[in-house]
Amino acid sequence: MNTIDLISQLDNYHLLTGRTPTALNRFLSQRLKEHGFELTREQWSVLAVLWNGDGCSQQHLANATYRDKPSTTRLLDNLEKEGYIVRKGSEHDRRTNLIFLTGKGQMIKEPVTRVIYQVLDDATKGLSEQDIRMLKSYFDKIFNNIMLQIQ
Amino acid sequence: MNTIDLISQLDNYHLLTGRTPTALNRFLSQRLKEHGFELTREQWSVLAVLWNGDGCSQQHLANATYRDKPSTTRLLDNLEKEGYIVRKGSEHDRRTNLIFLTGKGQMIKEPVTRVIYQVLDDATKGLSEQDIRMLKSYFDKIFNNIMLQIQ
DNA sequence: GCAATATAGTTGCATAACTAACTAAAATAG
DNA sequence: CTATTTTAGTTAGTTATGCAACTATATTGC
Repeated sequence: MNTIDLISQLDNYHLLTGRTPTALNRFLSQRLKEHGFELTREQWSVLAVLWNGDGCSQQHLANATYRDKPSTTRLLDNLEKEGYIVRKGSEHDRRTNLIFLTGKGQMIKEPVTRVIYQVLDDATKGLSEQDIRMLKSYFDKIFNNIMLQIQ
Repeated sequence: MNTIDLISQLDNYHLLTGRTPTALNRFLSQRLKEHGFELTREQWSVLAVLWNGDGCSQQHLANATYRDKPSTTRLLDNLEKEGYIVRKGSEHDRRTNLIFLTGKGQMIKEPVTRVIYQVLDDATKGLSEQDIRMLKSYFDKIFNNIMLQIQ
């Protein structure tokens, strides 16, 4: 089998197209919806950072959630419109918005996090803790390889 | 550490948000662009199936690329507009479009596939073949778990 | 102190995803 | 053989992504 045909091996193809992460995304979105949260997976990913400590800048959130600034701006637009967060201009740097959770944003932390944790649990059923550590270490290796390649 | 706080462990968070697959997507898109292909990663994923054998239906492509029908319709709209594929109505079933590669669509198979293969190679540098088999088996396990959960 | 540069955030444009609702044609069930 | 159901594909609306260009403010370097 030559190099070209190797790609059509189904598992390499799925690795590259990210079928499993896509499935995990859909599963996560579906579970959030089933539990009555009007919240996208992407919005959750921002809230999860804020639940660890709010009052940070948009740039910080962009870095922490591995997004670019425009995507972060618009996610925050929607989160603000839905009443989960508020933007407050920094007094020290007038370019900066500091992002704070509202009561509504704080209130859903526990129930949403329970759903998220259940998703992770259901998705990794049959994998041992050692398996999951290995999976994460493969991810870390790949992520670092890519970071070295991108500029 | 209680259940709730476990999510904020960074590696669980990254596992759920799919940071590594996202990085791989960007890396793949960037490489395609660097090599002068006016082709998105998603368009490649459709062409890769067609390169394995064209003349299939849109529904088949949707299944093979793990997409829903509307997404597939629009990807094919763009691929057709760019001249990589053509739709031909089936003679046996007038509901069905059969999708064929154009000369342009066939021509880029080899150079694009080389780029794709190099991406996979660069991304998995430092992982042994056994590591990659393990990674795929974890993915399969997770994918199957999710398929059991969805509906 | 001022010009050049860097940083924070926004806006515009194109692509893509998912859901729901729709049209048309085929299959099936009585 | 007609009515119902299923299947193939499209359209519309919302959310999100990535890139490039932009504004406003801070930082720096002479």
